[in-house]
Amino acid sequence: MGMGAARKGGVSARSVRAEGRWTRRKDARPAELLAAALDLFVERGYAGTRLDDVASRAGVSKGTLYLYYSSKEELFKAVIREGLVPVYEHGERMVDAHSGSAEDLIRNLLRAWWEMIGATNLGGIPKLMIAESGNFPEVTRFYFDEVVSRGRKLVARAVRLGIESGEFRDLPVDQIVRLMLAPVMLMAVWRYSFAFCDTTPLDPDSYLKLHVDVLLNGLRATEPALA
Amino acid sequence: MGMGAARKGGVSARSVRAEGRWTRRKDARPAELLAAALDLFVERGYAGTRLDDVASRAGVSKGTLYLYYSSKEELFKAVIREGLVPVYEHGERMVDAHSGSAEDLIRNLLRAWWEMIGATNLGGIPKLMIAESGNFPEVTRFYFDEVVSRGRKLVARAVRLGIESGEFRDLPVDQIVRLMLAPVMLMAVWRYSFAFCDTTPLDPDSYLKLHVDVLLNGLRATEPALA
DNA sequence: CCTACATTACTGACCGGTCAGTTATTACGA
DNA sequence: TCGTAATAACTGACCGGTCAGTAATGTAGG
Repeated sequence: MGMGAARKGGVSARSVRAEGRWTRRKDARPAELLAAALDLFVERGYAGTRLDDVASRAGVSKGTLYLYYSSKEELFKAVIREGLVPVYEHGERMVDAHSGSAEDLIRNLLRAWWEMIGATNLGGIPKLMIAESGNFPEVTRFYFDEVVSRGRKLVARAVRLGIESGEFRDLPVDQIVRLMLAPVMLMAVWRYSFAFCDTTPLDPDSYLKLHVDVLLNGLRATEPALA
Repeated sequence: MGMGAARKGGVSARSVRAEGRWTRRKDARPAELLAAALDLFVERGYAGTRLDDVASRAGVSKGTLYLYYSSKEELFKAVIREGLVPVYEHGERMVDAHSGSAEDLIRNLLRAWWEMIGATNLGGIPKLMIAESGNFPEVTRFYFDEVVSRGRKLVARAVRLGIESGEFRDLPVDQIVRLMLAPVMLMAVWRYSFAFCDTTPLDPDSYLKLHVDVLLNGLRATEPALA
């Protein structure tokens, strides 16, 4: 019913020219459904999200959803799979292409992560994975391998670059990497959990800048720039 | 039935001497139920946790659970309320009692947090609150005010001490506080989400030490100790 | 008119919450 | 000290709502 109204009201579910053939939006549906599912999963958690609502937000009925995803779990997996992996591929290209100081590379990487993930609704995925890790070990493992590990390796390369070039002190790389990612990651998680309580919300840009400044200052091999 | 077996099998529900009177464990039940609920909530999330399972883990039947908590939501609230607040009161006493360098105080605070919360099953509560924040705004607000804000104020006092004494550079305190807490907090969350994927798990003690070393080194007003 | 896409109506498992009944423990009179 | 009545603690079958998943039905393009 909300459904019918949506279809009647908008063009969103109408037929549309695509790939030189008239279709009934078959090609656009998966992305629309994933976007709707991401929003709701992040907001209400896996169990708290009704497929009726996902479908309705995407402008279709629940039955249609099942034409594209065979179960709620498959939908969930697709959200995770399609969400972040492409972004990390981009990050890897950044490191490959980089020439210059490790410091600059790290600044760019963290900033890019925030802009492409943290600041968008993709930032909800880490929260979602944390929340549901216990219920979907298999998806969690996929996420860990394809996203977490990958992200760590990426940053680890940058850190090692800095150590080898003498920019940074020789400290355990894997721990440094975690220290680098923790504040940024947690800031993203925060947006989807406690942010609405936080009466004095922080400015992501200045926070990010301070984080990198202090961290790199702490890592630097030579005497630090005084304030 | 699984129930009956449990009761027959163990002494857990048997009568016991307490406060000079024979009771049927009435006094011990709430704590047992909360412990069971915490474990399951953390592992499976709020919606994923069945009250039958909570009861059974505590060695009683579901009916009994309702003698102590009037609804699932009340049980959830109790888990949050009873869990962390006492620990933070202890932390406040630490700061009050402290005399010495801000650096030492901060080391002690973070270490104490890890030992009393992060390393125990109380460490699951942050994860739980993050996961369920969207579904329980009221509880989230309670948690934010009584735990998050309180913890921040605690650390903020220590940081301000260091700035005023000239130990640290004069940087925005609220952001420094977040930088201090993020890695520790995330480490706790990690334990209950991705830890089982992490083939090279990190040693909390050395990680904590490195975090404080690098951070304080980055904050220090004078030239840093070169590794 | 038939195929592909979509909707609506329906089913059944599951689980929070209830409550009539059972068992353990205490109180008390003889 | 021993019944026996009174009560507190606890049990587990049951009810009702919710929602993932399915089946029957509709409708527009070619």
